[in-house]
Amino acid sequence: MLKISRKVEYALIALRHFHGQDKGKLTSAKELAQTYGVPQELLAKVLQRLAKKDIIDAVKGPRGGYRIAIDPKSIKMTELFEIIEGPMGIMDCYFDSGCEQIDGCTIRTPINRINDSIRAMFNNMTLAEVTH
Amino acid sequence: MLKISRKVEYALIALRHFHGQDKGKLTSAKELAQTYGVPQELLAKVLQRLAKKDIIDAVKGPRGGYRIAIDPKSIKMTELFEIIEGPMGIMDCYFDSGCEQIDGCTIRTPINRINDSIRAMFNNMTLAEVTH
DNA sequence: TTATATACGACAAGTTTAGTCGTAAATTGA
DNA sequence: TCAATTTACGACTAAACTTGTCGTATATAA
Repeated sequence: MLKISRKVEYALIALRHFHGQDKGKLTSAKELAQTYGVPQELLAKVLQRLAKKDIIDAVKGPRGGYRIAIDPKSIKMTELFEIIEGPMGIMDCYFDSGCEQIDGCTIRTPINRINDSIRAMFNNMTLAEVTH
Repeated sequence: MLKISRKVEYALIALRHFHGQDKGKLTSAKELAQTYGVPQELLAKVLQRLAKKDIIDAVKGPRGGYRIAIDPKSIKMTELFEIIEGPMGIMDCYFDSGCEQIDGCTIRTPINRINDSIRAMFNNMTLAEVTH
């Protein structure tokens, strides 16, 4: 509960790597996976998503790899999370069918309040602050 | 990811119910489950945990049930979460074996930073604020 | 033209969460 | 006293989600 996923972890590992690196230098998924001891295929998928959203550049072919494409200050953590995990939030309400309360869901307000707080927090936090 | 569990949801439903209620009045798990359309057994378990930690009083026997035992202002959301879910945090690091990074885990700091932020937030939030 | 790298979808394994069931103990009221 | 009701609690099953793997296609450097 309230945990960050491995995918996000792997993304942060990679993004932090790029941060302490010559800005233009390419690093392959394989190299990253070996360096940090994480599963290559899954890391690759995360990198692919980041590349698709132009957070990082992808270069194909031998001597290819990835490099950061943006200023870490310019991306909010909410954006990063949602690139990797899809829409974030606790509002199962809208999708779930188990919602047959007599008095119009007394709990939605509190849940949304918590949700909004989490969102607000990560909305005010940039990648730069996290990977410093 | 970063989602609140059903158990916590059910706890909030119950606690909110008690809030809009004569302070001494007892409500049974069955009654709560029927009123709000949630699974009775699971709700009961959550209530039992809350009772064990003296957040609510439990009264056995027919006409028994639960009632709130504390001032909602006096309990932090972190405490509530941990009563229901056990220790919260993202520090799988210590337990996981998959952590064989060459350069001493560059990611623990960022992850802990996020973790601490979440904790700090719920540490500054009381039950009263959530169930208003 | 071969080796290396990204791209991507499908699948399998693993873990966690949600929900159920059975049984025991306390208590009320007839 | 006894039956009905309610909390207490552990064991178990089912469902959902996360994590990890595999196969294949495409691009490209040497």
